[in-house]
Amino acid sequence: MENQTQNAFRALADPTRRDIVQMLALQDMTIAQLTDRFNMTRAAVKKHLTVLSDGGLIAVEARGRERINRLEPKGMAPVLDWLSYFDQFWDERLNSLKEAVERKSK
Amino acid sequence: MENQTQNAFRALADPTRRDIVQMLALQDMTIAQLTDRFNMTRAAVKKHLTVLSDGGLIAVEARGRERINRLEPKGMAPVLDWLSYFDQFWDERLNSLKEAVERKSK
DNA sequence: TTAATGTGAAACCAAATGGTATCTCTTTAG
DNA sequence: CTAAAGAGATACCATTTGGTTTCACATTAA
Repeated sequence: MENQTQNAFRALADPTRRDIVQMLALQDMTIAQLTDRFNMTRAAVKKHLTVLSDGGLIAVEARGRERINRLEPKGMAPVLDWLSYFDQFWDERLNSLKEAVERKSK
Repeated sequence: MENQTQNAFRALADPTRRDIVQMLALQDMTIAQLTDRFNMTRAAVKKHLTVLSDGGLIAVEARGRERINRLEPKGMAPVLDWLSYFDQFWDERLNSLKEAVERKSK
């Protein structure tokens, strides 16, 4: 999807999508399971998942008729990269943070 | 503007606004100075600055007929807070980062 | 095999978003 | 004083966004 920084920031701009990210941080979930936790239709949740996927923040694994959505930690890297570029005064600490993300995602 | 986390994430979701943040990280600027660097009208830049202000990421200081826009580092705190809540595995490093922000903004 | 379950996709809608042009107001320069 | 410079505000516009309803398709259960 080309511009990962933009897609990642855009994915995080919506509160529902940030909630989804937090839920998926606790456990992998199907669309139906996520929909149970929101006051909106499955189609709406699906759209949010597509945006999150474009942002590289989640990955989908097919299991029979189910699709397991799981968090993709390395998708956060462009966001952290941008934060680090934007300002030098917290940079060593942010570099450590980026290393942690890289370790986790391999 | 109530929900700082949402306002900050929303402010960062637009590429022009992220560019503005980067420019203001280098030096304080007026709207006219910022407008010189973009291919859009002053009114459009002004709208972006309003969104950034709502997100707590910039502050405006009146100087005569000019308005000096400057970066407000502590506005990034809700973003970093959210990132740290969302996932534990990089948490000590993120906490260090948050402390750095707090030091810088006082 | 048939029915139920899980998902995807398309058409549609209201509201938000990012931009413009235009007018006004305040402050500074001549 | 008058004109120019810097900025704010409003009305307007096209596109995007976040949601819905509806239909189709694949997989599993009875």
